Amino acid sequence: MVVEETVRRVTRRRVRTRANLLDAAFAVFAAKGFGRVSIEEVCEAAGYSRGAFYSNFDSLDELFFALYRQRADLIAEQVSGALALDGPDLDVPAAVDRVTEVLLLDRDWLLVKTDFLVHAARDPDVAQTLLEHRARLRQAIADRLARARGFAKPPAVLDDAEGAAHAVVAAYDGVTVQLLLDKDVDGARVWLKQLLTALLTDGSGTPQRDPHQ
Amino acid sequence: MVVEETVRRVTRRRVRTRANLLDAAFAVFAAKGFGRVSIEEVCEAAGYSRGAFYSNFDSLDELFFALYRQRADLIAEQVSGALALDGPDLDVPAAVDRVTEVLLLDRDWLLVKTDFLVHAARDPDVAQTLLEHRARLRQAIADRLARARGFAKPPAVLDDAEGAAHAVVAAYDGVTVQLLLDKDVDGARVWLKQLLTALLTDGSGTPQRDPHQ
DNA sequence: TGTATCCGATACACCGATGTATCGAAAGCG
DNA sequence: CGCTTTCGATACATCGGTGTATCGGATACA
Repeated sequence: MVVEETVRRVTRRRVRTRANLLDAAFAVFAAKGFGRVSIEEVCEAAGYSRGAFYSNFDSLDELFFALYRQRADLIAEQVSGALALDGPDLDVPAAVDRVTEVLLLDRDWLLVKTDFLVHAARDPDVAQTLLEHRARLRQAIADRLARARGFAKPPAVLDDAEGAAHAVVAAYDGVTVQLLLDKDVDGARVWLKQLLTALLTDGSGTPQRDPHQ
Repeated sequence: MVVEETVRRVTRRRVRTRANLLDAAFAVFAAKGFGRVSIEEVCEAAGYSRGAFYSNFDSLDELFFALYRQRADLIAEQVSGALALDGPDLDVPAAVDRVTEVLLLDRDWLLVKTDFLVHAARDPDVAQTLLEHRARLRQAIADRLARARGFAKPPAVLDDAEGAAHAVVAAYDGVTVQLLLDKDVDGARVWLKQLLTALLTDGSGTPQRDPHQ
């Protein structure tokens, strides 16, 4: 879409329809997968006709992209919030709990996110966006971690905050896959907490209080 | 496809075309993603017409499924091989190296595998297959690990071979995601090795056979 | 080598989805 | 309140992919 020369007379109904389309798209994508969804389906789910769609987006891809940005930014915000919660001294297990809760909130988002990953894996531009988003997340984690080092040394190669944050993201992605398959959200959260704890604290030592199982 | 009553007069050309279709499908799926591939494209890539396709498969889904099984079994075999290589006493770092090499052999397979994951995430039956395959892999790792415990205690929650194997798979999945995005196969291998080493051996100690610390 | 069977190419009918062009209605602005 | 601009519904032309039916050449087996 080329930049408009005449300024759009603003709008208001438009933003609502756009938002509705995005919400409907989220539901439909989560249910059927991006690859199996048609423009018509999205419109129907949102209660509009295709005219509304083409008035707001150029293609399904564009909508998908917009949807991803919207939700991803939201999540990033929540994670930052969860990390910032306690004071200058970080309570690792508590932070792990909070972040885990946010990251594995609902499976639908993971479904859409994975579809997007598949998309990004084949389109360098999209990949760039996703990588930047991940980098922001990692940075936030690394920063928080750096401020809190001292009461638990992490294992071997992960001794700098950068590496540790990287490992956190990897663990998140790994657990995501498992969750997508077995649908056990609670199990995934427990498992992610354990993994993060193992990664972020000295191996043998119990981090703070012992989480059994 | 229902079981045939009349025994097929066996075949030979048939197996070849089937194999060709599968190979072509692998290439096309890897390049464009399952969701964006048509039956015709696969046929064209394989040098057949759609008649050949419908003679061998009922749908793209069925072909995709068959393709996954074929390749996944192959990988599983290779991993088993890599694990079985050295004697009764396991050299952890060496095994990690070998397994890493096999698991991150080519990005195309990871692309297809991820497409399949997306598929499985929405179809319980497919998910079941994938879960079983993963379980077999985990089991192989756990068995090998169990035989080798003693000269290096793994961290905290991963103290049973089951848990450790689970963590290995999670790490693999996590690194896969990163690789899909940045396309740096070598980097991914290095990173996976580090992660596995951190997970499977005591944090600070050199992994090899160093019982102190 | 003959022949019964199988395999895969070709042709056809058939959607379903796409994108565009047009128009009535809604909403902002005076 | 009237006028102008924008939004979104409807209708239409089109295209690509699907699945089926048919047929000739290939292949196994005697």
